Amino acid sequence: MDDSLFRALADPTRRKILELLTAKDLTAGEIAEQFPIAFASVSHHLGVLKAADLVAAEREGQFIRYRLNTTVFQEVVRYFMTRFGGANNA
Amino acid sequence: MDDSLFRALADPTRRKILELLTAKDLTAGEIAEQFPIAFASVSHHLGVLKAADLVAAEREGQFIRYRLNTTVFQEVVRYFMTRFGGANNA
DNA sequence: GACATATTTAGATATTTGTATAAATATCTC
DNA sequence: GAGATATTTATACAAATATCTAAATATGTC
Repeated sequence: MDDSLFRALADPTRRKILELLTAKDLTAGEIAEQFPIAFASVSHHLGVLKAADLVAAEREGQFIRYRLNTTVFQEVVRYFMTRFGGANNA
Repeated sequence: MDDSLFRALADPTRRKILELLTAKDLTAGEIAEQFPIAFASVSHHLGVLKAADLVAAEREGQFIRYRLNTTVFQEVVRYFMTRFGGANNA
């Protein structure tokens, strides 16, 4: 299991970004608006998420649109279920 | 979802400790033996895992025995499945 | 090409974190 | 209670990280 994945998930801002992307794909600006920190800081977080392959980015004219990479989340769930038997939940 | 949980999972040594505890409960010393770092450093990691409620500790004479708290892992899996739809894996 | 908008990259700084050594605490045995 | 073993706590420090401002890059419009 890639170390960058868990490190990426360790930050609450990044987890919030992922939750936002659950609803729909968003541009970097739309994401940055949701946080009280500088756009450049959000851009940094997006870079971390992308490096961990948790999101994918695609340019759309001036904008860059981000979307969740759900495949990786399935890997995370599988990691926990196989190693720690988390499957037997109600 | 508690921030300390994901931060605790972000370190590879701590994830290895959790995997060791999957097989069976272990004392602090038995755990520390498995790593090339100082016992005190492993103790620190155990403290982080305990603070995140990922493990529980119980004194056994001179020793302190650690065990996985599987309940929390189920919460992690639930977190990912509900938010990111990771349930539909093969 | 000049200017505006969207986003990232670069450089700086303060905080957090992983590790080490040394000291402290707890239990056991004599 | 003195000494041995097991573990944690205290302190220090280097490395990683989250944030900022400013500069750079990319696209669109005129």
